[in-house]
Amino acid sequence: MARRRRTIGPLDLRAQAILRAVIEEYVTTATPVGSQALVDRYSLRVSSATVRNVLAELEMNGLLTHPHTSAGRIPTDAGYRMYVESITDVVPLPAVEQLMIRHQFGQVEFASEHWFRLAATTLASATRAAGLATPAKSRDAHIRRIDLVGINERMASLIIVLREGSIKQALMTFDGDDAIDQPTLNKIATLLNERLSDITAARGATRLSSLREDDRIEALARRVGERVVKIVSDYDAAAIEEVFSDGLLNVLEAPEFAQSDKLRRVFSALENRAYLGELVGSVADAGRIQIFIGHENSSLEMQDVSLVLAPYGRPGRAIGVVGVLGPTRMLYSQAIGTVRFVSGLMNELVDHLYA
Amino acid sequence: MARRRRTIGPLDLRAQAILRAVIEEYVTTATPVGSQALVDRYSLRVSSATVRNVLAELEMNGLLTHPHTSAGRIPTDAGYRMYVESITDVVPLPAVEQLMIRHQFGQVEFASEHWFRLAATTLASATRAAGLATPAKSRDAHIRRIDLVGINERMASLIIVLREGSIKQALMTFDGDDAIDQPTLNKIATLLNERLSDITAARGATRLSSLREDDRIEALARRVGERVVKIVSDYDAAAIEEVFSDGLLNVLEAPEFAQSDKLRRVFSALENRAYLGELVGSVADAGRIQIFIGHENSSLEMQDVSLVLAPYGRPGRAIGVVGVLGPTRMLYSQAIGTVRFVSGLMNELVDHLYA
DNA sequence: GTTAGCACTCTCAACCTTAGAGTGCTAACC
DNA sequence: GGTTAGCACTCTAAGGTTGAGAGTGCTAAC
Repeated sequence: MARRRRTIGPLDLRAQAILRAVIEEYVTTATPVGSQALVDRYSLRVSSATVRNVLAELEMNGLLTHPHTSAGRIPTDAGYRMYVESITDVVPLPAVEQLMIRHQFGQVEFASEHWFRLAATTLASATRAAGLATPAKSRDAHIRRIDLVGINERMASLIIVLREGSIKQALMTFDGDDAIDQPTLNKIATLLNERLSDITAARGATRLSSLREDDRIEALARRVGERVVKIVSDYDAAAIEEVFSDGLLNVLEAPEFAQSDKLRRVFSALENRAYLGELVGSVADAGRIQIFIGHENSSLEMQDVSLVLAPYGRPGRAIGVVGVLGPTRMLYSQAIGTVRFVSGLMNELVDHLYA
Repeated sequence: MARRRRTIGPLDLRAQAILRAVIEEYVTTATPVGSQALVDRYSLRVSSATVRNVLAELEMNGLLTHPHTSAGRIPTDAGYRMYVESITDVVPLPAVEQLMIRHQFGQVEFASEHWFRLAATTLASATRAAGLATPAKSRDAHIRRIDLVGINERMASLIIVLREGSIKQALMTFDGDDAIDQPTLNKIATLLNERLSDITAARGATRLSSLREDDRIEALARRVGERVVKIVSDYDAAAIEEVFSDGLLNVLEAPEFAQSDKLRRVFSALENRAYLGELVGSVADAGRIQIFIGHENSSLEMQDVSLVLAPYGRPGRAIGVVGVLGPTRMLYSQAIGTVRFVSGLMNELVDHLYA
């Protein structure tokens, strides 16, 4: 079978160049690439027959396939993988685009809440794929401040500010015989802030034990404190809170999703928050840009799409993820460059907060 | 042309019954309905020929159409409209489902933040269409409490609690020569709470003028206060903050969206937050359940779908909207029943807050 | 007013057919 | 040895044809 093939190992330079050419051609045209088209459009300095031999070789190595006998070649996921690995010189985002993006971030309300959404939107429009982003989240959240705002005699809004800047909110009800008023709530909040400020949920739990049960305020503070600890540790336990996405239509418009069943599959992939959360978590752990191509995804609906994800934030403190999701036929080099840039920008912003 | 037609005005009972039958048959089968099928499946006590005459009459009135000569009838948007208007006895949600939904609402963390999301999810699974919901939002928000939490010497997190319970957050930077610490921030917050508590943004603006510029704390408070007023009035100005949706896949799975271009159109309809926000606003104004069928929507992408929307909340205070979005071929009576129930449930929950 | 009967129309799926694209192989060439 | 021209071969995609089936509208009889 292994006709004329030299080695099974690393490809020679010409084969690599042809693989690149096939991928770059296919990425832009979305149609199988024939030997003649390669010779015409890329200065390969050999004839189409030679190219055909190389293509056959690449196919035998599992880097390309045939949709059918008389069609051109299309890259396999393994082909894309090899291509991506070979990109040593990532194309940085053009300076003009860099400026535009910086400008957009300057426009937005200076609140970390908005940044990650903007990151997703920006990535979507810059790469013409779907942009993804999660808010920065710390592994062991520190409670920064606790606040109680009365609603009526039986209810209050409990507000917890975490060190990383995010806010948790819950409703507390005070049933039974003790109606509460704002002064009482203030006393409770003061007690709790003394005990829980700038510590983690785990340590907070032990600190609450010093509150006496026979004093009304302290007993109430204990109840509220326990709720606080529960909310914060629940938040800690959640791997990723929320994956915000934008520009899904960009992906759905790709011609490979012309059949509606494929389209639906991609759509459910985009909706598959559980798997996305999982990936995002693993990227946060890895601490560097990661690429998941087609079948490399364990999730079934994801097998037609690729993801380029990068973490941002401060390792010890709070980490989030930004990235793009597109068809496997994706402009990887551009996507990588853009994701790199945006994650770098987000790093700057977070650094600013912790400066 | 007007062969055999008795009146152009209201339909006689038989015609109404046949219109109902066509709609109910078409809603379940999604295929054009022929005269024979109607006779077979509905006890019409007349022959298919008679039914054909009535169908022709209904078509002349613009309530039904023909996809082509030899196909059965399908309802027009006007047909659906007449059908919907004729539903006087809305099917209430079955008691079992009512219980299940109440149970779900009991399970969720007691925070208004979660309710509207749950409402959308619940509506989606109960109607097998897309569920929509917005958080309750007041027209002229009252500031309830202002809080400043220091991040570093130059930055603080500004937290505004509104009377309706929602929270706005922003980052404040203190540039120039004045570094700030938490005691300073507390003083500023106290000053602002004295002046801005329980009033609207508009009135808040005037209250700030009494702050002196020559006192450092008061000058800072003024800056922060102005920011507060801006944030709250921006929030006021926004018609609807956020439309949460769930179960979009339910809609995309409908057979009428088998062609991928239609599917895409529906998808962009679902993403068309601007138009959704507009509708939601008009429902909030109308104060009662409203139905938008196909072409009744001015938005182009929406012409294949229908919406059933109902407001919830307290007219003077805070209003939100819940509802469903599905294909025009939708189980209207069931949808109306379910939306009614859920909006009623949300009313109960909001009432509880203001009790 | 209702109905049986029937000619008519249109779609949908299945089946051909053909043009074109691109291959793999062979034999000649450098 | 690698490279190339040439050519038979294969497969798809698009267009055209056909026949079955569904459902209609009309007419004439009840």
